[in-house]
Amino acid sequence: MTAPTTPAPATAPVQTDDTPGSTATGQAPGTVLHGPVIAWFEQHARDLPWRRPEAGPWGVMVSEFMLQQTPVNRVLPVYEQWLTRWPRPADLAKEPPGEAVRAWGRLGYPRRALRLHGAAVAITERHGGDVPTDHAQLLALPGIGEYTAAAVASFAYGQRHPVLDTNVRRVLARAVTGVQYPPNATTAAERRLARELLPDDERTASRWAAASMELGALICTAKNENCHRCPIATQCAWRLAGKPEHDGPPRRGQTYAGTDRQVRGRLLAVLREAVGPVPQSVLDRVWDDPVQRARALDGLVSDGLVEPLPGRLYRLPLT
DNA sequence: GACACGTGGGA
DNA sequence: TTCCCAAGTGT
Repeated sequence: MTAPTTPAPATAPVQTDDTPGSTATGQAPGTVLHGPVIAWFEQHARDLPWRRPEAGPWGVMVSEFMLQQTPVNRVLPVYEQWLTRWPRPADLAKEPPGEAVRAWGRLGYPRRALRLHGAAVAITERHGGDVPTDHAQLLALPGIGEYTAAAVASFAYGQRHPVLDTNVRRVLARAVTGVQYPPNATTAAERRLARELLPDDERTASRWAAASMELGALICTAKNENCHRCPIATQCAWRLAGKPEHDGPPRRGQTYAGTDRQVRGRLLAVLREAVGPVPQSVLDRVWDDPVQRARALDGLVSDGLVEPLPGRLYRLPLT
């Protein structure tokens, strides 16, 4: 395991004259959070494969793609299969994109598989087969946005970046801002806060990123938060305020049943299991409405997830 | 900024 | 059973 670096004890006095929601003016609002959270992380962090040294930058990157909107437990087995089969970006880049989609299995959002394959190709062609270390170069890769670029740079290379995922956003919303949930979409205020809270030291910053994320994943969860096990419960603005109920606009709920997404999922499931090209007549059985069915299939084709062949045949893309 | 985009487990 | 949600990105 990694050596438990003793975090510098936060001896700074408690914030005084700031209203719970106001952190704009403070010098280092929440510096006092780093120590306890990192110490808690050293003690309670899960032993996940992509956190082991042998995972390397490619392992970190693969895990970040898979973890986008997908729970850890479901990612675990697929991650192991991928890294065994494609231990380096160049190994994946050699494969047809459809193989990535097939190996993605039931993780969901299969476009991520396509983009990860595209990223592997780009890394092989433009970066000599090594996951780039530069944030801007990471951001330029398909499927990598602000979060993933920061996460890879921080977790794989120990760099100092604000890593603002849904877990960290929730932790900051509660501990610092004093509200139950962050806004639906990430705001400039949240980015500013995350940057202000970033420890100066690179090593501590990357540790803080992982630790605050883990706290949100294990303790400060969306439902049933476990304040009694939280290392910063005594400083949490939301808890100190009496844990007021979320008021703002309703939290976005995603519908699924009956949508094109569900149809796409069924179509792709058939194609993943198939060895060779699949006749349209077989695909037709997955959904009754022919209009929606055709629209979904067209969408998959235009997304590059499905390749149409002459004679009303379909398969996962070879190119 | 709002939407589309998969899937399955837990409460 | 229904609802909520899980390390986001691209358009």
